[in-house]
Amino acid sequence: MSPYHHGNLRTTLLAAAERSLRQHGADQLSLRELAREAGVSHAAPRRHFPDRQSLLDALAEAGFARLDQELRAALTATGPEFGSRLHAAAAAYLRFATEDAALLELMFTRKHRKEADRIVAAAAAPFGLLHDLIAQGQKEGALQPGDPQHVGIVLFATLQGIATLINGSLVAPELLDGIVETAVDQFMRGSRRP
Amino acid sequence: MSPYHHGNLRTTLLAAAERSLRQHGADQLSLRELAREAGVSHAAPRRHFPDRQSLLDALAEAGFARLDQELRAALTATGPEFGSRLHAAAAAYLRFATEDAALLELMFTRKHRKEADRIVAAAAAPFGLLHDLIAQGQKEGALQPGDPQHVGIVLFATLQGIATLINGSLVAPELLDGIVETAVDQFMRGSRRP
DNA sequence: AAACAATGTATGCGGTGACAACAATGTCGT
DNA sequence: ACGACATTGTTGTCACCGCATACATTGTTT
Repeated sequence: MSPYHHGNLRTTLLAAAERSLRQHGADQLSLRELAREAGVSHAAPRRHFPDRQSLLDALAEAGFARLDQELRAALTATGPEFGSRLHAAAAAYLRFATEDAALLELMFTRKHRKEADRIVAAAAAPFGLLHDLIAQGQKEGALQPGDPQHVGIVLFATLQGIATLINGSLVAPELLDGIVETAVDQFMRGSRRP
Repeated sequence: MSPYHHGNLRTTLLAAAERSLRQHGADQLSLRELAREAGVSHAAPRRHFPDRQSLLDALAEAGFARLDQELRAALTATGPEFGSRLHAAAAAYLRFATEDAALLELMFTRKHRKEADRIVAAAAAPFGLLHDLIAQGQKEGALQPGDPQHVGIVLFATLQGIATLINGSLVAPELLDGIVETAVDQFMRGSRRP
């Protein structure tokens, strides 16, 4: 017999929500539907997620954590050369972004008032990763020195923008690899030490 | 006496929707609320917009048209020098993007199945504008020659990504001007003819 | 064992999107 | 001038959802 308490309802709901998000998008995501899938009553999720938005916020927060994981995994599987590391990070970012388009949109869309701090904090992890990568490039002399803040933001923005254009069907997915290459090359040329 | 027919309900609804979008976001946009504001019954909008999504699609399409207008206006108010034209276009894009954050998100979010073609077609106008701008830069020798397709996409993506980061509160709005300058400078350095 | 928190259940309210049937208005060919 | 026809707006209805409230059950702490 299934116990009265679910045990780890929150985790189950988050996993089911992430799957539903990938399949049907954020608009179609329903707390009641998730409750039905988990085999609990439609009011059970209320303890973990007071309303729909808090579930979406939790998904966004977890999304940044997973993005950070995948970026780090891609970097540890790559050699020490700066150019290839940058390329690996960019490719990993866009793989994540195009496979979980709806999640990505959720991560970068405000609509957040209450949990905004937590999401921004979660975003700091992958952002800091790119920041460190740029610092490495500057240290090795591949990039011109200077405040890596603006440069890192521009790099991050370029990757995010490419993902948006692809996910929005404004550019054909077949062009993705070529565009990433162009972006990385152009970034390195534009930041190269004179 | 108010006439039975509203007269130009579609235009009225679109205008009210654009205002509501700016004030309360896309999620809060309600067909019934718009109908109430326009003084018509709750099902009247159905003739013009069969469902909620078609209204949002029409908003996105109109958004691209307005973006194109504002970009062209910014360019005609700028001298012939390539660098300043590029800077003006970037600034105009980000002004539009940050003032109408919710509209921008709508413009680049798929969720489109039926009206996707019209929206992509509407997006071609501002995109072609940047395309022409790059072609001008290549002709003048400021940029290295080559297929402006990838380069234009990367430029567009960078601007769009910066807007996403600002609108998502992931970077402080005060940094906007500096970031735009960094992005434009870096773009020109990265594309400069060797 | 008693007190308390955490979790799940049952019921109802208000709002929304979608739909069907009907009515008023404008258009156009004859 | 007139009547068929499409366009536009109205009324009424239905199902679904998110949310709030009140209550029951289980687990934990003291």
